[in-house]
Amino acid sequence: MKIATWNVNSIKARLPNVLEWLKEADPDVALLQEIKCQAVDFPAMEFQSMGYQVHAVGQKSYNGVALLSKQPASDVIEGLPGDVSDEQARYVEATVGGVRVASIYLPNGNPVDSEKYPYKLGWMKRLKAHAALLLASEQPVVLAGDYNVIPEPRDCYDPVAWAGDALFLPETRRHFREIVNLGYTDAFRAINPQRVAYSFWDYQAGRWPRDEGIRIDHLLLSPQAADRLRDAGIDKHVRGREKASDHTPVWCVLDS
DNA sequence: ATGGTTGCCTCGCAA
Repeated sequence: MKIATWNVNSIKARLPNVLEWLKEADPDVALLQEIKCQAVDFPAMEFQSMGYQVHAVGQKSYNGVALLSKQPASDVIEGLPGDVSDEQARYVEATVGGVRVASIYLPNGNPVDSEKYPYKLGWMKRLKAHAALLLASEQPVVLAGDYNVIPEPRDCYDPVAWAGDALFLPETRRHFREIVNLGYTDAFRAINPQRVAYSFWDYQAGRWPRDEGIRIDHLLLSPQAADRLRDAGIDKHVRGREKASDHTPVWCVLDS
């Protein structure tokens, strides 16, 4: 079972790119972030005609996540549990083929001296609590998405320049580690222990042509999923296409 | 270089 995650930065602006990538990558489950539209405006038919079921959780202009699956998705949860007052569309979770999968768009958190950073840390605390609950179920779980977290210095082209950024602050990394240390496995890092690789390159300042990126899109696997981990990778070439998203797809393959 | 780019749908905000 191939499970992929991709922050598409607007599904409407990215539709041709996403369809082309789906055809070549052929994931069983595709977890999308930043669809930037309401669920009712999500172009579900294009994906259904390719054989995917669609579950979109959206809002106007910002955020929004989607879960595409070839097999039926059951027990769908819309929104991260733990705060009913949180109206931002950043989380959808379902069971597909016996695997509990989630599409996560974790808050960016910049600027750090605004209310956005405590919102990010609070969101991470809620994610940790929910991730612990999922572990207790002892089922295969894949929590995938744009975490907006650079786990380690080697996941960044210039750690010094990013030292004060919400994606790399020690407090951010500590919250991410706490989730991993519950018992989750970073799929890409497990398969590629030494490799320097990125999943995001800023549109600005020639970051892509200079390969100055950061690795912030992750698939975290519960032990029951990690036992079945066969392969993982990053589809870097997708970032080089016309009208590319600033993120590129990240994926893993679980043994069936 | 307090720069640079993209997408929302407005002329600023978010990333």
